[in-house]
Amino acid sequence: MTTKFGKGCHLHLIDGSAFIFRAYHALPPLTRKSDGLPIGAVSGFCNMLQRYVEGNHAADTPTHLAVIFDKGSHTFRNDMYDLYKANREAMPEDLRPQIPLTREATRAFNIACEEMEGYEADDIIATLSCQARDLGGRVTIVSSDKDLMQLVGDGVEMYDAMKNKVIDRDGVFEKFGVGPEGVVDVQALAGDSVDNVPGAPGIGIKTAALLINEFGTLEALLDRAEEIKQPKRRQTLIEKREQIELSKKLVQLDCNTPLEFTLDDLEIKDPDPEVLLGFLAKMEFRTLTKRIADALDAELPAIEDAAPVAKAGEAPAEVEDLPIDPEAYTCVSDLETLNTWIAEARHQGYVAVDTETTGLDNMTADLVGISLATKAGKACYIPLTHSKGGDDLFGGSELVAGQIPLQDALDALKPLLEDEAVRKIFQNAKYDCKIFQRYGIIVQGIDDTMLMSYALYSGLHGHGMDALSERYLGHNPIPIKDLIGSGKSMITFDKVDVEKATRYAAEDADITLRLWQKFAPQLHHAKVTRVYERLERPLVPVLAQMERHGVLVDRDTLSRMSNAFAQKMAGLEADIHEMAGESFNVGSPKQLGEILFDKMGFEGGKKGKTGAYATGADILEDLATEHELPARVLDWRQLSKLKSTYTDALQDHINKETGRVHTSYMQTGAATGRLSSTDPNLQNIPIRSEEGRRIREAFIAPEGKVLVSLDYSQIELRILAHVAGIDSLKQAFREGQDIHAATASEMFGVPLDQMTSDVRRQAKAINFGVIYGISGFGLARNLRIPRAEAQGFIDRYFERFPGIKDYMDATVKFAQENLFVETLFGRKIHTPEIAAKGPRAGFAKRAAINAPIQGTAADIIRRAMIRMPEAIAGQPAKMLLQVHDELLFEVEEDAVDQLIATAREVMESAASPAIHLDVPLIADAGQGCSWAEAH
DNA sequence: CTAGAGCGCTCG
DNA sequence: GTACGAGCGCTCTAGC
Repeated sequence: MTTKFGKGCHLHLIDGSAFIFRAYHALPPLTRKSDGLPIGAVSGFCNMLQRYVEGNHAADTPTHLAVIFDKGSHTFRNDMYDLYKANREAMPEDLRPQIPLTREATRAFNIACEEMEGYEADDIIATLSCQARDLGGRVTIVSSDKDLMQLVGDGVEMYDAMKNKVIDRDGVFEKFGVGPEGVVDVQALAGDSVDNVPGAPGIGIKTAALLINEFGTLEALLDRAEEIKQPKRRQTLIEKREQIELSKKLVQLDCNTPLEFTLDDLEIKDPDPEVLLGFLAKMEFRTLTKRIADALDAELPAIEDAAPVAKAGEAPAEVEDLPIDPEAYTCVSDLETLNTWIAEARHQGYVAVDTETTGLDNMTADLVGISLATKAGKACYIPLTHSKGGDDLFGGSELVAGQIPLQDALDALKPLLEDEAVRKIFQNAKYDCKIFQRYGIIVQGIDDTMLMSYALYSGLHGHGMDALSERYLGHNPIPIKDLIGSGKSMITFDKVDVEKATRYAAEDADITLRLWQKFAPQLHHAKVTRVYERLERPLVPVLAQMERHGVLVDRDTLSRMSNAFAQKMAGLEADIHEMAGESFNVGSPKQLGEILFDKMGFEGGKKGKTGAYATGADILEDLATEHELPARVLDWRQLSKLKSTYTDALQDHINKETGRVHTSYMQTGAATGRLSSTDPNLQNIPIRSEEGRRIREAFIAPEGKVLVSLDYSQIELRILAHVAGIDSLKQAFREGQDIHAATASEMFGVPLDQMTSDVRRQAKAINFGVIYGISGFGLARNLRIPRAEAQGFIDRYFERFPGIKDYMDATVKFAQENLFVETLFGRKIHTPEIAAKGPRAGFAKRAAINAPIQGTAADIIRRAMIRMPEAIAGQPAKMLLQVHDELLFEVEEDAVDQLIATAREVMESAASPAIHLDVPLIADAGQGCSWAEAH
């Protein structure tokens, strides 16, 4: 038999018993929730193992690793001396059942787990150490047991995991006063009361070391005992010679244990996530399971909440459905009371928090008050800056009495809000976190009921608090309208009566807490914990930061464009009126329809519920071949759109203080996992038309910086090629081919070098059509070809790529059976409409086909965004915007290349390690002074 | 006067 | 009756 183990290998041997006892004594007597089984030592043992394999230690990284256990209580030493270890205390009752579990734990980690009947763990360790050393390898013994110190020497060291210290020759010398080769002799003389090794009475370690150093070896000492000057010591050595020689045999470790395995069997192997997480979940180790699932990037297994008692920071398993009573809330008006609430939150490990402000724009809104909830029904409101009715016209407003000074309250709350160990529960955490950040508080340790609802129920309903409260708590919250009114007479929250505000604000915190108690256990059952914890929650601070940065927009550029558009529009309008023979509102589809179809007599039909003529671009384009008027209307509409939505409205969104535009990203807006952007929407800035594209010239970088854009190339088609398993498409992507041309070539048999732009255009339309859940009708309309011809294309496409058809059919079937579909990362998108009859079923089918593709792409860019801040930390660069498959950065001029390299790497590797794609992800980069140049 | 539906257009 | 996913400005109407 040949052995691979040799030079360059590094064997680590963990003393299992030492780990177990250390774990047992270090932790309180924990029990498994579901049945009360003691598991404290197992828990500690697993934690120590995990920390060790993570490499979180001072010793070198192992290539081979084993945990060595004792087996049975009778060993060959008992045959020599029946009192050996007779003084050992009996094992504690609650530790005994945990011993086999530590073996199971070791195997679950996929670490070699070794023991031998009749031998101590120390003998196995000794044997392995000798073997490894003889083969030229190195050994680290993970233990601080002094009995093992005799093994230290060339290539063999010990490692004290507790003190994170390596013990080498010097370390041994410190302990015994002799080198490792003298340890056995010293121990034989000094004896060991714990193991009941007799040794020489009256001689301790210090004396023993002195003697061994003087005589060299124990044998020499015993032979020349007569020479000892001290009479008592001389007598002992002579009289107790036999006992000392026995002691030496007892402490001498056996390097020739007949092992039934080889060093090669100890090679490090990765754990099987399913086995390991399964074991940890069985033990009900919540924190550790989560940590290891994170480390392995694996799905978190469900752990039943068996007992009603909650651990700190975890939701109670059983929620009391107390009625919601706004009169029961308290108003906190002094610091002492506030401190009792803070103490309760700390004691519990979680607290629901809500802020009240003067407006919805969190860049400018000021804090008015804060509400907290610690238990269902137990909530308070802390008014801070409520003021009397008078406004600034009368020389400023006066604060209402009975409020804690703002700064005092914030100083008291800051440590709580910034303590990661106390869970702060929000409904829409991004808003409140941004408010707090403006007051110098960086909230850590958040949960967000809105995001929980989104992870659980995306596609089923909205995730606003009112909807969630009604649906899951059967309670309609007090409408904000009742407090601040609406429309022109709307007031700001600081003018609201404090008692009314208390009922409203504390209720919001109470509801948030109750929703959290409902949702938290559901995440596990729905298997979306990982989606929530890895794709939703960590995105909150990233988006908050992007929104705070904002993007610089040049008002003058927009203003000049606006004027130019206005002039052109006026000219067009005059032309249109003249052609129509009367003056009318060109912006009114209703009036336009009447002019076109009633007065001018064009062919066309009524449409929709209102009975108005349809005058969409497609219809006007058809009419434009016959008459100038519809063509002019199309031009007018384009300019009108650009002016009203972009050059005009955008100016109103430029922040007075920053000169920048701060959009707001909605994380729960799109059912597929995409973000949406509002106030203003920066995800639909024109680019397709030359004229519209110029709007992007107004998005600029400040002096000395440039804008950098990176966008994923064809990410959805790549995902389709992967999920449907289309070899030819995957191959085309791997070779970096033009995918639409490749599709056309495959479909129509045209060689790539003879491809015409028209054939390619048709293939491109089909490719996109497939992603959208293709239909002959839709493709016909898009390509403006007869429906039968379009259907022919589709048929041929499915013939060439049968895997696509299979994927579509399988996805629809899955949706019909489960009423949801999933992305590759486990995001669930519910599709209840799939069960509907009639045309609605068609919509639902196409949506079901599209959702996993669009959603997987959305998940990938989310992962990139979550990793990005850390990846570019230290670079003079900021991530500003996300447009579904594009990220826009603002970077100092001389750092552009570095930023592109880093961001590209993050984006292109964003799918791994959670999933492996059969196609590469490619991000294209551009840069320039404006967004027009960068994209 | 205000809220909301409908239309049409912008983006990926 | 139809491509998938979004947001917003404008017009028009219903209803206070």
